[in-house]
Amino acid sequence: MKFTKATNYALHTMMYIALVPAGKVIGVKPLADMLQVSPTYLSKILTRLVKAGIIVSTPGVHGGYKLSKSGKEVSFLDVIHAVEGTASLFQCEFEHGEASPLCLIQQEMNEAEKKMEDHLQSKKISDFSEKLGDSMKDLVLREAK
Amino acid sequence: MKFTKATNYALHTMMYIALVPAGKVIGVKPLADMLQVSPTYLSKILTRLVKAGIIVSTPGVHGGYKLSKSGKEVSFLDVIHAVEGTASLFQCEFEHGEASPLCLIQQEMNEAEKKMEDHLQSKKISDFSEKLGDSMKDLVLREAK
DNA sequence: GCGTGATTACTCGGATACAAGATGTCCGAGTTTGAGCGG
DNA sequence: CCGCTCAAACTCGGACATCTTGTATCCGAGTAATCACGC
Repeated sequence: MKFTKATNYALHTMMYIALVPAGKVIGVKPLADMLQVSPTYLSKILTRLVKAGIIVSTPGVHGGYKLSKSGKEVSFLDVIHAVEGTASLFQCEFEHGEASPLCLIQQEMNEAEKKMEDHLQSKKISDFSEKLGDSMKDLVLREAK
Repeated sequence: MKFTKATNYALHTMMYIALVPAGKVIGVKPLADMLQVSPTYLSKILTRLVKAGIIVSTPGVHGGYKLSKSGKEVSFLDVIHAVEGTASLFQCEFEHGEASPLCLIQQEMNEAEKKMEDHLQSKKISDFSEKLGDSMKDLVLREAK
């Protein structure tokens, strides 16, 4: 796990997508406008979320993105893993082959990372999207089609 | 907090420095040899540990590094903070100025990061250096001066 | 034998080169909707 | 009024260009121990 700007874009975008009413979708452009971000780059990030099964995309003229059926209870960790992959934050590439096959430090870092992941796994996107201000919710409702 | 190769170098080096007997020091070259790492780069990392007060350096012909007096109970987190700084792993640079002054996502990421840091704070370097193999310990004892 | 200077073996810091990966842009392709146009 | 075609509005994917940052090297400076030399 690691954090880049893409992570930030993805999490914020997910907040908005979670507010899209059932049966409707929202396009990249309004999402990019709300976040003040390049639409082309954001679309690349959304593609990763699609492949992970978190959201679905409908092509065509009135196309856009919406939550997938199983995406209702998506956690922070799910989004992060979809965008950044599941590689370990810390990676020891030394050769301590003699006695200990795997690095003691690596083991400890993995445990620490797991503490963080457990916390992010317990936090759901939908819980937070509800806390958004009414102005944000109205904005999404206006743009959803 | 973040993890780079420098973190890895620092943690491994600290294991060895922790084994140096009282009154003696160990130079950059033997440390770099043991880790198969560039001595000049390693010295830059050690300089950061010196400034953080974790180790002390003695210049001159028989100079080198050793644990500082207060460095006996150094934790993993102390070393990481010294090397990488204390900046947050996740940094939201969006403007949600309207209603919420600080980002809800940022708050959650900070909490998650804190879980990890708490774990790393509780792990001490000295506890691990003792678990090293005897061959490693002998190596350090031979090189310490 | 003893002080004084030179040499050596180190750490320290800045400047700089190099590499990798994140960030962002461009363009072409596929897909669906809707409008226009001819029969 | 029907059906066909074409244009428009989207997502998708690959191939780039750019920019940031970690990684590594080089060189000069400072410092302390040791050695050499002359008195």
